[in-house]
Amino acid sequence: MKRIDFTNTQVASSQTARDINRGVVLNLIRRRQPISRADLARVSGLQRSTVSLITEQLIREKWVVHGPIGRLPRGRRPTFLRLNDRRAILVADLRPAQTTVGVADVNGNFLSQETMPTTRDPGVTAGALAAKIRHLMQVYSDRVFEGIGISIPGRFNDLSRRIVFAPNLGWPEFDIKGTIEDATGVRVEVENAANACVLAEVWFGHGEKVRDFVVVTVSEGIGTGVFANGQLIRGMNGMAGEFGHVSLDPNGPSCTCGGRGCWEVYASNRAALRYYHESIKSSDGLTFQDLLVLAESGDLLAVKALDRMVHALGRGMRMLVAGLAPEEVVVVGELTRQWRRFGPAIESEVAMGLPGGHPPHVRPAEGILARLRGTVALVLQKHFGPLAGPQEFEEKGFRRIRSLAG
Amino acid sequence: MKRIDFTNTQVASSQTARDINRGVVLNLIRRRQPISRADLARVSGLQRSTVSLITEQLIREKWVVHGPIGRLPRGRRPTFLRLNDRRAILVADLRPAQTTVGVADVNGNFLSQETMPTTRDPGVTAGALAAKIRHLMQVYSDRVFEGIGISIPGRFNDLSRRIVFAPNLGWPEFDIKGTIEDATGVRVEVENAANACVLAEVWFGHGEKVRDFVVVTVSEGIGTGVFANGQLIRGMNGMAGEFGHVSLDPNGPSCTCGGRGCWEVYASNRAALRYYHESIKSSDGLTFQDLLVLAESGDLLAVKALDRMVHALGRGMRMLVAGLAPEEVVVVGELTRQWRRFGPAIESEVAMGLPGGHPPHVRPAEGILARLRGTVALVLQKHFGPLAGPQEFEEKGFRRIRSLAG
DNA sequence: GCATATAGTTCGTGTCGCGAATTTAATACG
DNA sequence: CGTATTAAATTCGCGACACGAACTATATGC
Repeated sequence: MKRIDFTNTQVASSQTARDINRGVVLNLIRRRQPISRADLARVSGLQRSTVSLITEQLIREKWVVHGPIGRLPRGRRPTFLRLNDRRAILVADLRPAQTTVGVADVNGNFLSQETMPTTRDPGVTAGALAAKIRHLMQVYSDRVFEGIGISIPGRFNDLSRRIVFAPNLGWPEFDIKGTIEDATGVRVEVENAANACVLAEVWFGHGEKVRDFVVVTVSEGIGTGVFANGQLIRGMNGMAGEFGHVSLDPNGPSCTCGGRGCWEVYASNRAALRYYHESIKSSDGLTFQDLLVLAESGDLLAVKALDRMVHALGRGMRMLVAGLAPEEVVVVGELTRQWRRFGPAIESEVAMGLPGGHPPHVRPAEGILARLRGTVALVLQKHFGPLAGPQEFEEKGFRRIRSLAG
Repeated sequence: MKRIDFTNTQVASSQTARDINRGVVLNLIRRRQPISRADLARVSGLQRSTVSLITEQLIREKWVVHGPIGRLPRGRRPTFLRLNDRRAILVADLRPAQTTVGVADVNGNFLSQETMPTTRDPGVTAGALAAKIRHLMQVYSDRVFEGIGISIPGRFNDLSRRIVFAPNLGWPEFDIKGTIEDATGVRVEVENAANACVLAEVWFGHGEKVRDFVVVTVSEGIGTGVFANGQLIRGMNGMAGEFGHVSLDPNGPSCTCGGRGCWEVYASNRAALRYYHESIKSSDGLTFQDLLVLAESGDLLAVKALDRMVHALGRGMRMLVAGLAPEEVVVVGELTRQWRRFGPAIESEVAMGLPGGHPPHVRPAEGILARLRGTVALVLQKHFGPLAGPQEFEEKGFRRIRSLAG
């Protein structure tokens, strides 16, 4: 692309400080809106003058708008600032059975959300998805669309621009990015579903306080997303996170990935159904939801099948916890609906025989929006800049943001 | 410590750009010394004027000194710059059997290196180590010591300042940092051996081109160090990297960590010796070195024992590779001495049934200096700043360093 | 009406990187 | 031997930026 041969080091220019501070202020507004310039200065540690200039720039760029006027016991009233929610993001969550399409604003609030079937043919599915997206762009033509975010149960190779590994979807390599971009004229970002959940947690969840956590998505398969040192770990070609296909038993049942005895063979929704089928003859057409209901209503075989699944889930998580020492393990999936039943079992299984240190907190992701919100964050990332998360303490030339709390 | 309640966000000040660029220039000098200011400007993309000011500052700070004058076919001759190697670092590598103590300059070249026995008593060992260090400071009193770096086969908790998890060392919790600091008056940095090897690779190895790799140290146990997104992953309380204690078989032999069937039970030097002992009765007092020699000389049982170990090593690496998608796996340990025998076997085992993508390159660490050099990097990190490694391409306000290669 | 308090803006100062001009120091050629 | 050429290194003026003090705007309460 560029003519000169770039190597890897980067240098800072005069504008670097502004870029950094613009990102800080924009994300503070996003997190704490509505918020006044004075509060932004207090909370960021920047001068009020600097905050004024930056917010002026953000308003010019139409990322931020003036909100209501505040009230104080004394003094001039603050004008609150908030994100401009006329800017919207189109999102899609591709799953083996169905695809969810939606429109969200920059705050991750959904204006619309609907589902369509996912077919075995990538072209057909992509065509239907593009049509749906074009329709949504018509309906919400008063909004400005920043991009389209798509989460997939597989891997997207940035270089070849193709879905390259999606065993549970059963698709061959396919250029979903190009297909949707050509059909809609809007930029598309594609990311693995577990990674999208990581972004959702960081952008709309507990904030940037936790520097190390992992997400485990449990559905047809097992997906993992790793957030370490305040960054999403993507690995070579974005392939990091396939802990679901680590073999726990080289002689175990074969997996959709071609291997044997993978973690997801023992701990996915499919695994629980398999356990149940093995224990009872007539159970065809049963879904995981049904199994949950059966367990709830006291079916001992269903409970036993789910217990086996949960046990395997915990065993695999112990691998992640031993190796990555996360502060939290966030679980995404249908089984979180009965967290009271599964949560403690998973947590104790994870803590068992853990080498040194404290076990992490295991908790369910909030709501079923995890995947969709992640794709919103995926698009916002390109405009807001990646959230670096908290940095080391010793670094020179940086100051910490002071808390408003007295 | 501080009075105000800091949150996590950081803002950039006027000096931030200088801090960043100072780090870039200092590391370029370190990597490419001797190098002229003109070349620094070319290679960094910074203006010559800027480079002059920064190098002037670095010379004032005594990190950099003038080297020889260069020769060119035409024009004014460049004055080369290089690191000031009067600044030295004291290093120690603590291992279950013996401790290595040394003195290195800022380039990672060793001026001195000697060994002493490690005892079961932390206090005794630390006392002997401190005495040795004080002696070395006497011998090299013409140098300025920047710090002491210590690598350990365990974990150092930054908060409690103690070694908290060192099953193969057999030590209880112990404050080695405070003990050595009090005895020498020099600042001590402690890090896990595998993590130290990661730092050694980044600082003195292949450079900052590889953003994702893992180090696997194979000796009494198995240690892992993870470098992802251009950063060393330390996890909560620096506990990340204990993949060696992931259980491959819940019913396997018990491990020094208290668990069962851990990876290191099957793939460490000790494991190979155990395999050999199981196959032959009279083999007491045999070391791993002996086993290597036996295999070399054609002892089939020794070969078989090592093959089992290598097979297990590869199986565990597949877990790391599937989960983290590194570009490289770097192996540290005695077995690298016969890499021709083991290398291909490990590499093919790792590549077997890997979910999607290309298998990583598996290679031995260069020399036995890996651990010691890592501790040098550990100390330098505090002065040079952590090497961030290559960043994303799209970031605004940054330019790439241009390569000199025409 | 005036003191007080708070929000937000303006302006002067210092730091920094940029880029052009200048100085320094070497070689080549007539 | 003098002059053109080439390249390293420095100097200097400029613009961007954060800082912080001063100032303006706007509210409350005595």
